[in-house]
Amino acid sequence: MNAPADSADVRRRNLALVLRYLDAHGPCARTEVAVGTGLVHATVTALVAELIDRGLVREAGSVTSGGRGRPRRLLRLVPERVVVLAAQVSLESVHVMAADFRGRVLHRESAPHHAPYGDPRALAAVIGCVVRTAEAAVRDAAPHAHLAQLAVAMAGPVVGPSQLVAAAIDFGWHSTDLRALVVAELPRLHCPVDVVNDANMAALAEYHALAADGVRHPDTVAYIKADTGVGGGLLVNGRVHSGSHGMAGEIGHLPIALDGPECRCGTRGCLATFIGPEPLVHAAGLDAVAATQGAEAALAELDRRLRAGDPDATAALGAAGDALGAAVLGVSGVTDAGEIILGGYLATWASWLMPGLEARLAGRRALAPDMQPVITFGVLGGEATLRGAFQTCRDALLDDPTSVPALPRAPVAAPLP
Amino acid sequence: MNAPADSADVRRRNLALVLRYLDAHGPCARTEVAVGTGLVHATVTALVAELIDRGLVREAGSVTSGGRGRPRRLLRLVPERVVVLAAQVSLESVHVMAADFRGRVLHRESAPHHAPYGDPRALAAVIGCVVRTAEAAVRDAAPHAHLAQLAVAMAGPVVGPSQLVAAAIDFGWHSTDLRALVVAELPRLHCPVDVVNDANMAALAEYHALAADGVRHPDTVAYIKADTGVGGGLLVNGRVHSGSHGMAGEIGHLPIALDGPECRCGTRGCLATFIGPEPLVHAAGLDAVAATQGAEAALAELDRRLRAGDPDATAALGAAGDALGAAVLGVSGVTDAGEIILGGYLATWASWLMPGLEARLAGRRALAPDMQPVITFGVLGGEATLRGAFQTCRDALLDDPTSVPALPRAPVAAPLP
DNA sequence: TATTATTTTTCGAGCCTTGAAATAAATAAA
DNA sequence: TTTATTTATTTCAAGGCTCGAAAAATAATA
Repeated sequence: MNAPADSADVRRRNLALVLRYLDAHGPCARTEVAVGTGLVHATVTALVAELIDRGLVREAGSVTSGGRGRPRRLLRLVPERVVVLAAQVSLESVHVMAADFRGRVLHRESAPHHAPYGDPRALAAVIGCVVRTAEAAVRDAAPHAHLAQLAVAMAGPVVGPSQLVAAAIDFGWHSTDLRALVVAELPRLHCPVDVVNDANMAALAEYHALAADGVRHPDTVAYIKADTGVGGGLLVNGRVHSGSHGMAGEIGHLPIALDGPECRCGTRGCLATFIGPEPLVHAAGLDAVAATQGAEAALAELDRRLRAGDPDATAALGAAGDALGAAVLGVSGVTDAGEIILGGYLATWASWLMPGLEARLAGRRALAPDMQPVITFGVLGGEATLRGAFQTCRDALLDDPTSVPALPRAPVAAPLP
Repeated sequence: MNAPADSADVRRRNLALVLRYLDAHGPCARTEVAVGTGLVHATVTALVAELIDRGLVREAGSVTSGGRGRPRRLLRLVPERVVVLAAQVSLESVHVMAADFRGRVLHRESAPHHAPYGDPRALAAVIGCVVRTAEAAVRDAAPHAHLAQLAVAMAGPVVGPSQLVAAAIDFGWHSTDLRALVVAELPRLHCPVDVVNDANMAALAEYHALAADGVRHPDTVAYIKADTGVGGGLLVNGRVHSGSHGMAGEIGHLPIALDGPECRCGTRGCLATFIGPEPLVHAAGLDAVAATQGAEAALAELDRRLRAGDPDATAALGAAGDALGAAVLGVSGVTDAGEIILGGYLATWASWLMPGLEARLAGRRALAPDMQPVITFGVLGGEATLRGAFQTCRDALLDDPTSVPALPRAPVAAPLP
């Protein structure tokens, strides 16, 4: 916001404009790009030439269009020119995915980690190891691709430009510079590394997945998910809004009942105490299962009972739907999100949640039908976070195509003496 | 986001950069501007020359700085070059304020209106009339000033770029193009007209007022106010975030109690049912006063009783503080606002509200002290909305100084033949 | 009076977009 | 077969912008 602008910025922006157009509208000719972007033919020629230089675009045949005239020379994106690495850190393991510009997965790599509680250095070493393996595989499979970025998605608030992980409770960290640790582990990786929040990435991924399915998103979209915990994200114009402490969308602790149950967070009546996994398991009468076989098994059993029509399980989800409805009202009231995407088991169990949710919203809908958010459901499941990390790298590239270097020119034959 | 960029954009942005620097750092020389902005001396010379052409900046004397060398020629903003009109529409009257670029008030004008319920045209006529009078006064007082913008603050959600007033319940409007109506009333007003939301403007004003007092704001700030109703606003990087339907920050209907009292909005347990004027008056046992003397008198009586130490009134505010605490947790959880500004009687009665509010936040603060929002209090009272409307005009000008035309050049004497 | 230090302006170079004109490559008409 | 027409793309000069270096302006000091 406070740096001078110069002609390089203009160029960057217009290159991005052309690249985005080609990405969104598939192969097309320069004329179409000119009309679609509002740039002049001459400029499009120059911009396309630069994108071709950088290997991001290629000419792909001519097509004669409707009768006579010079045929159009189609321009095609070259997705394989760029590879990005998306990593996800969970409590037990590290997953890495390598994908090209279009999201085609080139390689997956994962490893369990046994990093001790409170030791980010150990975890960074594991991340480094998995990334190195994945990178080697990519180098083999696509030796000419440009490795653009590594994004590491992490469960915990990531603060501002420094990307410090403020407080990863489950990992026992506090104000950790995970990015620096990972960079130190990967001295030979010559690309930017970014640490991002996992729930925010899931939000971003579902947003784009729905857009690919033809959903037109409003400018403000919220995402709420529940699986091992309750979290979310907030998107403004398709970009993550992470807030002052990187905690935007952390709505698990939205208070919806002044005198509700106590919560680990230090207050009471939080959304998580109504729709989190433990409360749901408890309300469905499955505490014993959880105690003997673990939380995951209890959720699986809850799923079975729901599908079998068990009344306790159904009632538990009904009450959760009501609470979720209050959260939807809260989120949409504060942020005016025009759409709220539900993910995790909120999507899986939509049929059991929606009656309660709709009942809570019904009164408001009747008064202001146009103002209420549309409820949609995530489609990516457990893949969401990794896909989101990929997407954030892709956005960075679409914003600044000049980050991709020019291809080595074929050497011109020297004139004979 | 999707228009081509060209060198005019570069110029606009760098002009804005210089103008902002001069605005923030007071009179200073070109060299200082160059260092402060990161622009090169030559460019600063050119940019300043243009700002002088447009009458926004003037040279104001030389100052010899520390010994020898050519003295610095100080540059000063010319606040009186630009005048903006800020209007506020309430249920009973229309207020207009004319102010120069620095916020010095040149004129105030107001008139009661008796526009019938559901008749925006009648109200637009009154607005037009008041604005015309104010404009005439300004033309008299400052004939050379450039009239940059008229901003009309309105109680109701203002949607997107079309600025339609979606639903002004108290006025009985629905999807009204107030801007078009006002423009039609003012055919001789040759400046942009904008319709904006009143609570958002109050938020913007308090934000800038606190910044002027030296408060450093985090990137996300929320504003909650209560007077005749409960409303608010959301600011991201000092700009209003108005959301998908222009309703962002409409937190009066944030649900904080699943089984709370029914609310006009069609659901139950909304924040407004705890901290709105009617509930407070009721809780303090002042229903009779409200019934006989009206709501305003009841609030005045409540104020008296609070200051007299009346236990019922104190208890009512204590409970409201608790509810407000839940709202603060909700807002900061969803948006991760690093600061929450309280306005209206929430600021006036801060001493009675804070104990309950702090108690509600206490548990959370203990666990994550760095993550909790700072609570501040608005200082502008009833002036907030008008000041905010002024501020939004000022921001528009600081973003694009080229909107101010060049001063007429003093005619150069023609060379004799 | 000559020198030095500091600020400001001037000037040419290098990018960038633009609009007009030229070129390329096909079909339709003669 | 040759010529005109149509459409797509490139070339080229012009104008705007910032930048770096050199020149000019201006006051204090030797």
